[in-house]
Amino acid sequence: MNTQADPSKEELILRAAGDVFLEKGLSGARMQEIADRAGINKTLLHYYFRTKKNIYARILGKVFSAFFSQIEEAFGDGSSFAAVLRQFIDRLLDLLAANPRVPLFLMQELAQGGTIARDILVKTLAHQRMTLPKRLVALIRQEQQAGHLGPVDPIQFMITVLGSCIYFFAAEPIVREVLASIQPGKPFDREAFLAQRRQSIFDVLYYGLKKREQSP
Amino acid sequence: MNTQADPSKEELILRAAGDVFLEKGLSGARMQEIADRAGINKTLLHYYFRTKKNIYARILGKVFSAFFSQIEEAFGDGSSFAAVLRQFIDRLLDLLAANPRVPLFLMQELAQGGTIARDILVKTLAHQRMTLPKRLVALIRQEQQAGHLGPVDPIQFMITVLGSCIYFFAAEPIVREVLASIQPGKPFDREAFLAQRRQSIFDVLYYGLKKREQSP
DNA sequence: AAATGGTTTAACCATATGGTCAATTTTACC
DNA sequence: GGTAAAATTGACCATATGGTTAAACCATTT
Repeated sequence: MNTQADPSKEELILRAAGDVFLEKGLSGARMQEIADRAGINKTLLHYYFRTKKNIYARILGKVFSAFFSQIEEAFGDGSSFAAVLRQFIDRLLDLLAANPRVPLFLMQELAQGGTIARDILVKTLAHQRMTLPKRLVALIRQEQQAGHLGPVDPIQFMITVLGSCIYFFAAEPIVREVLASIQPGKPFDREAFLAQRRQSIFDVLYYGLKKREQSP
Repeated sequence: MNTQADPSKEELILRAAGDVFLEKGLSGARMQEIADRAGINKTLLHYYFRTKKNIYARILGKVFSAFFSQIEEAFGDGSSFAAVLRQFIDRLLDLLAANPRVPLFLMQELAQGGTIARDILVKTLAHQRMTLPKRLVALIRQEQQAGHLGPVDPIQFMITVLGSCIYFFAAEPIVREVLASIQPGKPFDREAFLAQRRQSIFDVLYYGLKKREQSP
């Protein structure tokens, strides 16, 4: 009957493959597991995509473009720099909370040095024309010239923002374990922690960038 | 003759295995490649360590304890908080520059959720008693009570420091590609970039933590 | 030099895994 | 209903891979 437009097999495969590749990486993923999770026969994977690497490349492409375009959208239209920064941090953290495995997956893939990932990254960057970093850098430069912000290099600042937001999600198990060893017995409240993290990142980075006087 | 104390086969294996596992992860590494890089027969791997997982666990243990103990040492004895923070950032960046693949390796392993890594992490933390985080947190609290630092949560601040330092190394290929797309044609000078990074992190984070007045 | 015990190797094994094939089922169209 | 094309499947294949075995090698002791 199919009144409710259930997803095509191709779509089922891509979803399952996304899950498995995100969890285990290219070499750790098994075609059989993808097939099982998609609820189909393994041969269908090859029927639709020929090879494992093809599926992987598709996933990589989807993840890349989805993630980057969502980051683009995270660049709000607030008036003040403070508002833009806050919105950017908030939306980036939301995006990360919804896709906690993505950063590690992308980093790991790129570090492996495979050409697949690099090609896709280059294509994605070319396609999206990276308006976000340029706009952010431009905005910071502008505020600096207006005398509102200190002389910190905008690109370095951007990397610090990204690192501050992303690190927790990439290293969550380590962070948790270390926290537990610092505060034994205290359970980890992820929601509260992320809310606090949000505020803390903004506080430190905003005031770190604001204009000041002396330097030790 | 062997006058010059060349490394034992076991040592050769561990070195080669370290390289291969750091590059490719557990599932991506091949026993044959480890043997080849060590310049020995594959059977010797099993003779000394029985299984692949055993070798992997040894590497994981070495990397963990070496890395954590070196981070401990990075906690200098400077007088002012500014000096301690600067020294910590400097030494952490040095350590990362010397072992750029370690963070991603550890993160990836922990995220995979294997018990090997978690066990070793717990043991390492218990063994080293994590003096560093505790000391750093204590120092920040102390300075806050003395009225020198703002009310930012010390643990959150610590994560921000780590993220700011580590992110670049974990995501270097992405960062480079994005930079190239922002500044086409300009070659990437890694040395200069890292020197600038060092200064920028300190500037932003130190002034971000310092006491201030208003809050938007 | 024979014996002993640790080390090293080539050949081999069992299984896992990506991928193919032929046959069957389903769908679309007449 | 019949037919052709697309979709789907179970059986199968070739290779890669972690691991084992038995024999050879080598150093040390007696």
